[in-house]
Amino acid sequence: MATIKDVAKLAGVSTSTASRALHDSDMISEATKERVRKAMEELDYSPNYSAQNLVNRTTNTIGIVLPVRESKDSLGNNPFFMQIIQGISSICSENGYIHVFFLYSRKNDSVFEFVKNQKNVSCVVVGSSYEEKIPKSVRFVDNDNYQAGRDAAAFMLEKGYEHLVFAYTDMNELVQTERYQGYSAYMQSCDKEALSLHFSRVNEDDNVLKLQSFLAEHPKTQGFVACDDIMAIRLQRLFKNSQSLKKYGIISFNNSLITAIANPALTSIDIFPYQLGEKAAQLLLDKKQKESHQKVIISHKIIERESTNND
Amino acid sequence: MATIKDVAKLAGVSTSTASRALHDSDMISEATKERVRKAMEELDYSPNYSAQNLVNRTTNTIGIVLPVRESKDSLGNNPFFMQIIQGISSICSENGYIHVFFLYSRKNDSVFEFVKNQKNVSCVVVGSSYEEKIPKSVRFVDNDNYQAGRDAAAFMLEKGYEHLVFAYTDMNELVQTERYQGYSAYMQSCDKEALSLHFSRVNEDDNVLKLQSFLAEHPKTQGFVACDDIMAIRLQRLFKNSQSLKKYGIISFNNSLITAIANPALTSIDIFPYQLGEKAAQLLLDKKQKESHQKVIISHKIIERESTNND
DNA sequence: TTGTAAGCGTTATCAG
DNA sequence: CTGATAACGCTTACAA
Repeated sequence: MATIKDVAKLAGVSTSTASRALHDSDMISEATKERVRKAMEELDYSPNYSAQNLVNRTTNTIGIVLPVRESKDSLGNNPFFMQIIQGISSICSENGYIHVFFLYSRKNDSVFEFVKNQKNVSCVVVGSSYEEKIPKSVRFVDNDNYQAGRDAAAFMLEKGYEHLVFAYTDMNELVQTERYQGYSAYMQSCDKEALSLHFSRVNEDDNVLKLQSFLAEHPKTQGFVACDDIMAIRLQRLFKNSQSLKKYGIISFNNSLITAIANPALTSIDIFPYQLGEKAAQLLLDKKQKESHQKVIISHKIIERESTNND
Repeated sequence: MATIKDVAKLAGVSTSTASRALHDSDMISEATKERVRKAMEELDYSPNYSAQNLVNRTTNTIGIVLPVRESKDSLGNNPFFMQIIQGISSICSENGYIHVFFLYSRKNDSVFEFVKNQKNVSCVVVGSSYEEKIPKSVRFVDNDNYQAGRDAAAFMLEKGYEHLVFAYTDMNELVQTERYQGYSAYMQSCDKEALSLHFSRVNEDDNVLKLQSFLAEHPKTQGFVACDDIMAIRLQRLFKNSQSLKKYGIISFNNSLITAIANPALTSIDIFPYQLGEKAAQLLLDKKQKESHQKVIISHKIIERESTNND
């Protein structure tokens, strides 16, 4: 409630001096600084950010746009986003930034339109996007999902799982598509068939049937590349429920906590979402390079666990 | 970049008229409104929030403080927080609020100190807190974790699991303590022993040993009340790894996606984090009741699944 | 229905 | 080293 004028008055100085003291400017003496600080203390002063931002022509604010999915839960159940937010947050607070996010709640398209309208907003997209008309100023931080897909396939083949299937839930999600394409390309480069199998996110009974009929048709199947860790857990459950005797290898993406405590523990490709967030925030704060239409790739890493012990 | 003055000039009106048009005030004619709107369009005008907030003496901003845990991952792996954020976000965007959060990164105590210092910041705490010196103005949104603990115990007993154990990881977390206390109170009210067993979040080998020696000592054990869903999944894994022949009942809290796809699917108490978030945001936006030190309780609900099929 | 002008809290320029 | 003073972009009495 107290303004810098009140502080100045109490300290017996001008507002400009008070302001300088606030910012620990070395244009003023330590003595007056101290006097001003005491006044601030006494008045329980805290600066008005709106006023500061107005005069400094900044916002000290960055936006995070999160995708909307069918179900309320899907975002929450994907640790990826929370970890990104943490990464962003850590960098922001290091730089005295407060940060804002809009949970994006309608159709996906209008995000960029919104961003374009806010001309003085710079934008970093975490993950890739189907969107075509992306403003030049937009930068990306992403994993190389295609390469990760290749790596997954290569790893499985090397482990001796010759006959693989890519298990996915939704090819409208670019991540899944890219991983599939990488997997597929690698398989083909080895003269192997790049099989894939779609599962429902909701109808488990249906999934059991799908799996059973697929395995009946493809009895040689040895291993699965799951589009993400939730899919992998689903697969494990399906195997149990369809009382399959055979032991299938599974590799998944994301390496969230559940892959470690799954049974058997899942081999998974860590994509370091926390680092994605950190990098995104750094780009956002780095005003200089606003113009360059660049793309930063965060590397991934295979974390090997029990689910690919081929014995 | 264009200001309201530019708009006014282009539209051939005064800034106040332009401002009124911006807010669709009915003090001015539809004709001039239209003219102003066209000018805005043409100039790609967007209002400066800092200036608006300064003059309106608002911030259009709410703060979210997230707890810090030992590991970077723990927040991300708890769907609870993301769902809360989504709930908050939905209400905020309905009310034209932008929202800000600080990921709180140091010791827990100074959160309230910070909030107190920002005198014009109103505060809602989601979940409870050990903190004693909480400002009067702070309101809470929480579950009744104690009652949920009671309900869990009651449910298990009713299902025929007579000998129960509460499995937890950290009694420094108030949620776990409260759930334990509810469980414990109910057990005692039934003249049963309220056993509990601590597990490590990291050392799985240690956990296997702990479980085995506990079960050796308490061979009658039939069921587990897990402090949360991650704990429950851990338990399932431990059972597998210790090759126990007996089938134990498990009930967990949180009802996140993984409880549904666990094997066997876990009976779990849903605590509706999304609603917690919504309610928190509503309280925050409701300036009127700032003074009342109130506490809103979001109810919980047992979602029954396979893990408590006692046959 | 519209315009004028004061002021929101802060910083920066410039003069002392 | 310090103090006036003019912005920053916007809203809102008050006046017309």
